[in-house]
Amino acid sequence: MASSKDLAQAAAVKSALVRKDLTRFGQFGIRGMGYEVASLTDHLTRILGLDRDHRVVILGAGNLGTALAKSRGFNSGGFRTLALFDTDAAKIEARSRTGLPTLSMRKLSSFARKHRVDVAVLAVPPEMAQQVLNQAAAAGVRAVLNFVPATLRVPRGVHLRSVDLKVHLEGLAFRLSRSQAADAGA
Amino acid sequence: MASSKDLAQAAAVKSALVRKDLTRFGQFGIRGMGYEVASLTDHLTRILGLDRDHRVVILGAGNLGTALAKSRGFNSGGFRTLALFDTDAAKIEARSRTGLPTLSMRKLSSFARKHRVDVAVLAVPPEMAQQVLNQAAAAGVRAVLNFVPATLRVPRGVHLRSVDLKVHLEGLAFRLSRSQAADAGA
DNA sequence: ATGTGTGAAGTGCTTCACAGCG
DNA sequence: CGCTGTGAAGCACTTCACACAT
Repeated sequence: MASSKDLAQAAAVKSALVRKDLTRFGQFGIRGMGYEVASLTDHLTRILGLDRDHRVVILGAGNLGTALAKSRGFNSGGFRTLALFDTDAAKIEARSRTGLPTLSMRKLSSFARKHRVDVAVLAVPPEMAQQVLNQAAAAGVRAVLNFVPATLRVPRGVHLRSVDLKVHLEGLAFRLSRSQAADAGA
Repeated sequence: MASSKDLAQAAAVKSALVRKDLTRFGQFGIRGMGYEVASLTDHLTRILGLDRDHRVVILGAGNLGTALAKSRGFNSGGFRTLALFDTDAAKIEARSRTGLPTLSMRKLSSFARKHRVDVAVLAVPPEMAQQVLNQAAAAGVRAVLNFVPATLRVPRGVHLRSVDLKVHLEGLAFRLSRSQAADAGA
């Protein structure tokens, strides 16, 4: 049993927000008491679609792709990374320290269909990104997490989510320059 | 000379937003004409604090750290990555394919002070994150871009920005489950 | 009493729509 | 006339404050 205040503290947000967010999907709490953790997590995993395991492939077996393949987030809580794909012959079939196979990009389509892959992670060089994205879409992948800094035409029916690391750096630079200006003024 | 419409198209946003965003910092346009690209980029780089070069170090020379060190975003447009740091002796002084030196984490403090490092990128294992963050702060680093999925106590005077890759995956899973539900309903 | 659920207010960002400068 | 700059409206999210269920 946990109160919204407890949950808020754990997530570093305000308690009212926790309650608002939760009631968006139903009423899970007991007034005067709080939330029963077991049933709450159960509901939430279902709502987030994390009850059905998502099968992930990583496109591009460079450092970034390899890092993601190893990372805990991509192999827990409803996500399972099945394989990496690359065009570089040297990397293929190497079965790197990740324990996952690295396959030829040409096998992507058949592999994705066979294993019902949901999610692809784009971590290829920018000039290949559009082509690889199209391949993934054609192979029936419905969601793509993109790390490539390029403007992509999103194939119909695909959910694309882009993470631009440079944007975050620039955000920091902006805050830095402002705080330095404040220092000078003070 | 470029109109807000041109700029909007290039950035894949609406033209009104471009104008609003720009006027936040001053009036750079000429009515009836548009924006002069040269003076605009000049103003913007200054505003974003990208005119003064930011010196970056990457803490953790694993796959993620190496990937970031190689990436274009961390070595252009006002950012220059100077070195990687790690505690693993095997990685130190290896001067990997990035062309950058990998130094012992113990040298972080002196290095950061000597080279006036602005920004540190946290890419170490979760259990080391807090300690390394503290070290960076003590060494005078003012901004940290964190890739570690851990709750961190932010040292005073430090700008911390966290990128949680799992959040993005979960966002996709949520959208997937919703679009599948919509399919079933249609 | 305690802590949820929620209307109402607040905040920040996006879009609209148009006055007015060049 | 064309396109900027901007007040006003729209929208999504967050916070407040409190009625009310247990």
